[in-house]
Amino acid sequence: MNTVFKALNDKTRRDILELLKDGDKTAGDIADHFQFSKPTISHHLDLLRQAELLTSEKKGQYIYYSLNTTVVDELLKWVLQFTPSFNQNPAYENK
Amino acid sequence: MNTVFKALNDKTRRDILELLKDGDKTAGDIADHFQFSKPTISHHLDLLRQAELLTSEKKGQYIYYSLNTTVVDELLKWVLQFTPSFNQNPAYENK
DNA sequence: TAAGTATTTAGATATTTGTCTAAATATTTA
DNA sequence: TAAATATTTAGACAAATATCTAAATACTTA
Repeated sequence: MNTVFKALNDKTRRDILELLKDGDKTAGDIADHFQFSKPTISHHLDLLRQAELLTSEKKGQYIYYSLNTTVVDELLKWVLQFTPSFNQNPAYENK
Repeated sequence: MNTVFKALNDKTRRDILELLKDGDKTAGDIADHFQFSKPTISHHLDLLRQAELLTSEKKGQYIYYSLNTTVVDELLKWVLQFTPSFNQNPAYENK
């Protein structure tokens, strides 16, 4: 969870995740949406990948980035523990 | 959302939130669960309060801290936008 | 009112972070 | 194979962060 929260603690990185909801994009396509240099965006992509919020795949000259929703599910569970309904619903029984 | 993610980007602060699931606690009670100095914990509590993840109430000599689940709901919505089911379910219709 | 307890504020410092430019790597195309 | 394109790596630097100790504030109790 540490790397996940670290990755999410930046507006640009959160915006990148939202961009990728619409479908996979290359590093360059992603960079074009922001005013930062390409190395800066590359660094953000790296942190998102470290947190496994993204996956990347090289196709020829390009690298395509995609959302990885597996970690999102873990995050969702983490957040749900704080919702009032969580402890009332036996489906979420906590050890 | 910025202050929320900032507040969550620290293990100690996330642990404080989990502590408070069991019920309200004073600043001192909270501090006793950690190895850090009281000023350090006080600072963490401040950041959590800035993010409105906690509320505080003074009672005599003590200050009681409580979870504030309102902001948790906003966070939950933010996370849900990335779950596959989100866009399929008309209940979560997005502007 | 003086001493004790609870908590925060202030100020210092080492570490982490976000950004940049320049250079390196890998692929495609002329 | 040389030039162009896509992306990352390396290294530098300013700003933000987490921590500490010392001091201040506020309340309670002897």
